[in-house]
Amino acid sequence: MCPKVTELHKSEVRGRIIRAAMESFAQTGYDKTKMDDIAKRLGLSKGTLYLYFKSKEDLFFGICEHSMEEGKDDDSKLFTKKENAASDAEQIYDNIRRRERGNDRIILEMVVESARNPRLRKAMHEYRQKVHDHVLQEIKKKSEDGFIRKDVDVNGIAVALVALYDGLAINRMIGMSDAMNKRAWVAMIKAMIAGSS
Amino acid sequence: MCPKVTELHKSEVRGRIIRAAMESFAQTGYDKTKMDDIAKRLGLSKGTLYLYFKSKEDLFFGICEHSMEEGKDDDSKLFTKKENAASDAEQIYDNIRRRERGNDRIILEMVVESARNPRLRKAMHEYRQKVHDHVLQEIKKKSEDGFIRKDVDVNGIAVALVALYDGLAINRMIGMSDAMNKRAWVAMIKAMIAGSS
Amino acid sequence: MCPKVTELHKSEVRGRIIRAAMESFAQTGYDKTKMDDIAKRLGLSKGTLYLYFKSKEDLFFGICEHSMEEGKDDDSKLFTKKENAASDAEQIYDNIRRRERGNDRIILEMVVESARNPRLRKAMHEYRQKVHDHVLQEIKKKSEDGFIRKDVDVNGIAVALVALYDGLAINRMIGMSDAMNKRAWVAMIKAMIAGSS
Amino acid sequence: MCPKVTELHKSEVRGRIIRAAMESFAQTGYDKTKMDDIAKRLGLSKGTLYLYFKSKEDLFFGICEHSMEEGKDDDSKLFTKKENAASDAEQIYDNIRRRERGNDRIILEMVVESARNPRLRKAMHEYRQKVHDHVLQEIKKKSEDGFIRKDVDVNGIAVALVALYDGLAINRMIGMSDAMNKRAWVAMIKAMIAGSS
DNA sequence: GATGAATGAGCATTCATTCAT
DNA sequence: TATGAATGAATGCTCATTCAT
Repeated sequence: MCPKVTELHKSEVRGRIIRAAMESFAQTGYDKTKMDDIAKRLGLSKGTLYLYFKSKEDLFFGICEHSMEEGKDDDSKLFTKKENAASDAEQIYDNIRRRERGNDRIILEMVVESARNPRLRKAMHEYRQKVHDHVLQEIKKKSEDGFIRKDVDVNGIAVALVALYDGLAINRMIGMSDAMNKRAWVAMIKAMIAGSS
Repeated sequence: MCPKVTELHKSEVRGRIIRAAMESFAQTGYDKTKMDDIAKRLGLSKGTLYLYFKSKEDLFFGICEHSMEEGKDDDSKLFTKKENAASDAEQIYDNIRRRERGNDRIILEMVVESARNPRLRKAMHEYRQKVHDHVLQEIKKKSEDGFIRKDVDVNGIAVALVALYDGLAINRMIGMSDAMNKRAWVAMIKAMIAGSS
Repeated sequence: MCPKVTELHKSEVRGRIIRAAMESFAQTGYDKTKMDDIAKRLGLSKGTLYLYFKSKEDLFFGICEHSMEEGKDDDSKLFTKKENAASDAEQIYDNIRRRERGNDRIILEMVVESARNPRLRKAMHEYRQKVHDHVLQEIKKKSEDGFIRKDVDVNGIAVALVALYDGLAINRMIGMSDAMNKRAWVAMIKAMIAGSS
Repeated sequence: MCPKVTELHKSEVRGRIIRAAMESFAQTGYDKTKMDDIAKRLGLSKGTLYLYFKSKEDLFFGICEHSMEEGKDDDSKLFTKKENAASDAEQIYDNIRRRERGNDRIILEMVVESARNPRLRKAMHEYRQKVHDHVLQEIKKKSEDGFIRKDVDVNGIAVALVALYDGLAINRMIGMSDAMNKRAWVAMIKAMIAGSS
């Protein structure tokens, strides 16, 4: 029991594998990605992956957990302080996009997979709830500031905003220009704020 | 040389295959669905599928085309005549849902696949465009009726509404109650209409 | 449902596979035999094996069942009519050997495997019982003829004879000359008969 | 450079490894036993095994040699002094069983393996010869004492007795009660002695 | 000596596709 | 047309073995 080394090493490698797998899955899709692809991307051997994840599916779940874990403690402000709703909206859209960059595809894979996998579905549902709560708080602040009318269903709006963003992600995937997406986002938020203030 | 033939027989069988494949893909996902599953669902042999579609991928495109074809000549009115924006919104949501019932999953598969397949992506993009146009016309009518303020970006709103619906479809897939989804939809539309009128 | 053909074809191929697998397993041992080896031996593709047996293990059980089934209705006379116990014994040994030719190894594999597999163990135990019964009948006949003393435990002798044969099979596997084996067999039987008559 | 060393330490560890490997092989079979299993059983690391044995096969041969070595200088008397052949026989059976306890399976593995491995086959053959010689001496003593008729082929009987014991080991492995085995053993020996005296 | 992370050849199994009937 | 037996390329996973520490 002389050598001591690596303890954190393991979780670091785990992380690297997760990142590489995300890239691969995002690029090629879960099913079409070979374990070998992921290994090569890392300059590792296939066998090594199995030291950290007991199966391809397990690796996928590792990614899911990781993604959700990461988002969990994200308390970034959605709305900035500016009065200008339009530029505010644009800013928000860009912020979220920056955070999600490259994950659209894999998130959709997760959604699709969750249709088949209760464990995953539950996890995603819970996470989604958290996101809704977060957005809700942000909206409420705005609401208190008088930007949003008191009779608006803020809970519904929170859910809708998240859904709207997801829907635009789909647009992006099928090749719609992001300019158009942003325009849709801004138009909707402006209309909503106008109607709510 | 037992079988009888017709000319239409072919296209009828084709249709049955497409429907069975949609069910299978929706249930199990594209990759995990075996050609055999589809064949069995139809009481046909695997080989027969290949008389109608030259590959699994081809069958998938058949489905895509079919789905889009079907939606193409759907000029159902989005907005009813009622003044009440809320119930109107609910109605719309229910209408769309009824039409799409069961296709959520396969549409997501299509989206995901389109990330990899330019041909599919182009087709979906074009179809999406049509949907946007359709929604746009509906909105414009409302706009002319004075329900929506003239300064609202109706193009953006049209795109946003479609995206919103898609995003809610995702919510459904991860187990969110449809009551909540509908509430989000209604809240958003109410806020929007209020702000726009 | 026009073509009708092959019905017995299947069970014939199954048989051919079992025979080829027996040879392979006997030659290389269960674990070291590749499904591909078996396939090639038959001029078939690997995939085909899986049309008839759902796994390598299943194929092994197929062999076990087959072997036992085959032996089941074997009511060959052990003892001939001759008075000469010695040549009789030799004859018997040769007869059994001829029937078992080449199966020694695979039977040992079955025995070894049965240590781990209750299902197999039970099947082999039952089959062994049958063999014992068969031998017992034969001995009883001899006994009635006055060749064996009445106070001998024929049940025990029956079991012992079978065991003796198995033990000699082991000798053969480790390279002992069959002449020596036969000599042992004859010596034992002669001593036994002498002592029992 | 933490560890201490001795000269005997090595051969002691070697011995521990051999014992652990025997247990593992007996339990799981040679092929299905992982080097890791053996290492864990010892609280050692996989790598350490390779300091003592250059391969899994080498370890197996180590076991074989060890087993044979151990048996080599076993000059335990087979026959006790008692006149009563029956209880004598029982005694012998029990003695051998006690010595072999737990090795049945691994010995069969050795036999099976020897079909493929000339080196092992030769070693086992030689060892078997030794056992035969040992048994032969014992029998001869009995023979001189007048228990066995002079015209009996004691060489053959010696080989047969060993084979009989092996065959009964097979019975045990497939779940036959040891009571039955012992009964067979006794019946045969009684018949033989009766016939020989 | 001892360790255990890394390796990669090896293999069972799957499944889209073909084709003789 | 329809069939379904046959195919074989593709791939997830295992595990004996090595080697830097």
